[in-house]
Amino acid sequence: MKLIVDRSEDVPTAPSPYQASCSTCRLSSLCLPLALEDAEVDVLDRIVQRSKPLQKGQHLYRESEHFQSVFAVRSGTLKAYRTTDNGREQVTGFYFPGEILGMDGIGNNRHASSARALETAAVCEIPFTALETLSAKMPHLQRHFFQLMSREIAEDQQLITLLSKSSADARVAALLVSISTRNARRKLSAIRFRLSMSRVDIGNYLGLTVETVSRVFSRMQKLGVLCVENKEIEILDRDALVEMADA
Amino acid sequence: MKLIVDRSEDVPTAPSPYQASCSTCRLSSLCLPLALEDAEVDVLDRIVQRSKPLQKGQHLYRESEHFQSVFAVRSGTLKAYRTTDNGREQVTGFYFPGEILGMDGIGNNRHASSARALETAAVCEIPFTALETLSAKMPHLQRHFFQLMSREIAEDQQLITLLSKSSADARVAALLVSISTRNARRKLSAIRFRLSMSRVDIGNYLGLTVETVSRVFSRMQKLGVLCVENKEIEILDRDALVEMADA
DNA sequence: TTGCCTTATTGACGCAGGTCAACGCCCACC
DNA sequence: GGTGGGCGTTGACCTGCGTCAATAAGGCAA
Repeated sequence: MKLIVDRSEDVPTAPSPYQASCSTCRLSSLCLPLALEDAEVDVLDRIVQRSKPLQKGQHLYRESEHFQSVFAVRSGTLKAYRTTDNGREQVTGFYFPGEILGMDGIGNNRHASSARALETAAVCEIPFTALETLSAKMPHLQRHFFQLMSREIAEDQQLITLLSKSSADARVAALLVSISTRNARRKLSAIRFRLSMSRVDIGNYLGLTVETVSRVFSRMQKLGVLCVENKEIEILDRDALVEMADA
Repeated sequence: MKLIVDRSEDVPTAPSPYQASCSTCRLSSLCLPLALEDAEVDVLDRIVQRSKPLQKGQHLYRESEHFQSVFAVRSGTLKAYRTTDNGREQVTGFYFPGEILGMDGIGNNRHASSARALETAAVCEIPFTALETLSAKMPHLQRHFFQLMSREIAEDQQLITLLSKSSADARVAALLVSISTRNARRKLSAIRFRLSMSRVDIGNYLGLTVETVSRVFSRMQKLGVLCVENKEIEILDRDALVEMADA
């Protein structure tokens, strides 16, 4: 008889070692708890599940899988993507700590996209039915979640505009500005950062080929706007970059 | 003393002559009331405001205006669009009867896009705070509204994919298939319809120039896939069209 | 009806970005 | 510390769509 068993999968709702609670999370001011009272955060906290980190390349969920939860990024980066009927892939978004993903699955109870980790990443899982129940009781939470979804719509519309109207330079510039701004929100450097995604992913997201992305980087470096060293980016002239983003 | 006054603006919540109620609306099976009990529909009905139709070209709301309501299309077609920093316009969607627009304004309490009528159109106005209050009380409504927003996200992602990966032919084909499908939902002909939007709007929406749209139409006609006569479209080979949409 | 103005079609041409190919670099894994 | 494979860069060439321009076809007012 086996006396010592691996119980790591047995108690999913028990407090996990990965993180204590929303109330102590340094991302709480960006994430779902934003705009909630302390007491409300504690209630929310009870439905949030924290599990072991994802390894680079590992999937969080896959397109057309049954939808159960939305997820908040705790650390690392994820990309969301969908596969077209003819087998090509379209990256629909990159998700950084404090951001919520998976909301596209609510509509039809199955995920409309897949999500995979671009590097080791930790997420909080928020079971959607529990979130709904809670939302009905906590107006702040309901409102905030409506707002999060609305912002996702507005951001997608911005990407639509970018893809529809902008040059390769403008697209890359816009992505860099976006990452820079989101870094600033998380109190990280807005001018110096490491791109967690490959050139292929960038190109795919922006509707460009790898070659074009690479050429744009080189061009911007030559112009003194950027310093590119592999995945390390330094923005030398943010104003110029913003300028380029809507050219 | 003025004895006879114009009271047309005085009683906005009173039953208007434009339409009796959600319960008698033939679009109720596509629109917000979907998935609600009869009693619930009556409650929803009380917050919905029906006003006089919009004339062609008239705005329903404008970008960056204070957000107060979402809208359901009762008749006619509207387009939503945003203006980029450099002054160009991007059409982000066309809205047909039974569809909801304005959800992109929830996130920041101001409209993220403008909406204008492409032809005479009637809409139902749904004040958002009232909808929120009601949602907290009616789980079906809350869920349905979450689903509507989620679907808008998923549809935007599809458009992103289209713009990012597809040829001019595929884009136009995809739009026609979409309109055809949405017509079928409303029990209208899926193969013969009138385009309410101009070629300019189509091009703008699809990230193409008018000339390209026109050429694609001509080409499809030559191939026997479509019959185009001005704004009248007849789909002769729907399978071929679907095929083209993901090429 | 006529005339004007907006919208659509068609053709000729140019260019941004895709495609193909070669090569260099980084890092993981023996 | 060598080596193989993925990732990134660069160059040469090609093409689909944009641009510009001219013309046609509706639609609406008078």
